[in-house]
Amino acid sequence: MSDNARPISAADTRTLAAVSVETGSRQERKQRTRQALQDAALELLAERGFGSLSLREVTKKAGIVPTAFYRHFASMDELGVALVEEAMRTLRRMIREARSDPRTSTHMIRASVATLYEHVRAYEDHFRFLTRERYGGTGAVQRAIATELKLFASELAVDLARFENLREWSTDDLHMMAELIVTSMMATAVELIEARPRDQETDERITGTAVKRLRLIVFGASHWRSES
Amino acid sequence: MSDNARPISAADTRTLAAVSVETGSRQERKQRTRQALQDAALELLAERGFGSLSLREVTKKAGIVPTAFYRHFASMDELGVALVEEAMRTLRRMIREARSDPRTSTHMIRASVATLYEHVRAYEDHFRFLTRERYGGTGAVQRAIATELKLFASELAVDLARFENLREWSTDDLHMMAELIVTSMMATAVELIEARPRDQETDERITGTAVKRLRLIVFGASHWRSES
DNA sequence: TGTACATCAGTGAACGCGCGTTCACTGATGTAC
DNA sequence: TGTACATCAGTGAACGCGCGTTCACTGATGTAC
Repeated sequence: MSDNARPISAADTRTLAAVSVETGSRQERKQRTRQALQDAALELLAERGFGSLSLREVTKKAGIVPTAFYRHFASMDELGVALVEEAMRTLRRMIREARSDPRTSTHMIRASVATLYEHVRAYEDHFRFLTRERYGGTGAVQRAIATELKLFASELAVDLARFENLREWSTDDLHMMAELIVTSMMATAVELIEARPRDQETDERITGTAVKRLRLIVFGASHWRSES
Repeated sequence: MSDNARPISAADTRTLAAVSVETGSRQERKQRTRQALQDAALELLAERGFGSLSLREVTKKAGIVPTAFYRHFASMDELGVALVEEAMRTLRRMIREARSDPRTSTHMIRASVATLYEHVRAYEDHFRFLTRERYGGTGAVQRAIATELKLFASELAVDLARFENLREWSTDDLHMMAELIVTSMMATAVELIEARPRDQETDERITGTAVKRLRLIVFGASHWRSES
């Protein structure tokens, strides 16, 4: 090799890390195992709820011995909290992207559904976790998800207030509408995750319905006069 | 006693049954134990998902020995199916009641929300089970609930087709709208179950929002022209 | 650069516990005569 | 009505298993000099 004498650099180490799992600093390796535990749990969650997952099952899937679990989390509950945070990061990234370019409502709806679609397909495990534990979960996990979705709805209500057609709506009514939109979007996420068969046609039918549903809410609302 | 000589009749037996649990025919007792198992499971489901319930836990709460469970169900899964059927009966009874008196849409919405409210409060365990397992459950239970809700949406679509304002809507669009209404109603049920604090004011806020939400969908829709 | 020591992610044996399920049983209820 | 037998909901002992958690350990990585 021509670069035989070149000293080993940090760049080489990073390249090696992509090939073998046995590289990196102790800190990096620990982080990798921690992520492996979270990934294992998310995979197992495709079948059952978080509440019926066992510590031994998760460590087995992650490829470590049960007792090593405690080097990363004090309990399964703590792992649950880490999963909520991880999935929430995905959700927030999606929301930021959807909010980033303000357009006319027609294009905004299409663009929002497209963004949702891409994120659900790219992070299916995260969305399945969120929709599953939103109603089926235990205390802390369930509440964390509900809080985050409420926050999202509040941000959305602010966006809605900017629309010409919704100028006269009260804050409460905008909130109600925003929550309806969020609920619809979550329902669309569930439909995409449960989609059978898994083909383009089914996906298009689901996203098509999602767009119509949102149009019904947003356009319908702009023509409707509340009794207040 | 004056009626000392009166022979023991079936009516006496029924009266006694209301006082002591140790009465009734063998068949009646068996049925009562079976119901006790279902009730015990429903109570435990207030805290956690059905998937994390144990057979021993349920029998303990029901007041029988674990092995007696098999006199009533072949497995916990079979108990789950029985719970779906029981909760579904409550849901169908509610739907029948809500559909029974057709009026103008304003009154219909108010009446429907009132019916939902009363049923949720009267059968909280059933609705918690349905909303919890709708997304969080395992295969059979989850699918049974989804099927039933789809059926409800189809019936609702037929009702919607009768409205003057929705005459021109396509079958698909009416279906979409009906599913949106069902999703909204289920969301309202969850809000009622999770309502804190538990007072009249909170309940009125929730049902008030539910009414507005449905009006937004139904009235909004009637003024909206689809692109189709 | 080389050596001596500290750190700590992962190991493996062991524990007591609740689990689902089997089995032979008990004794009250139901049925046939 | 009384007797003899059948049925079967509920019992209690026992099983092997996977569970969460403890503990002393190993050996590679990191640090100080």
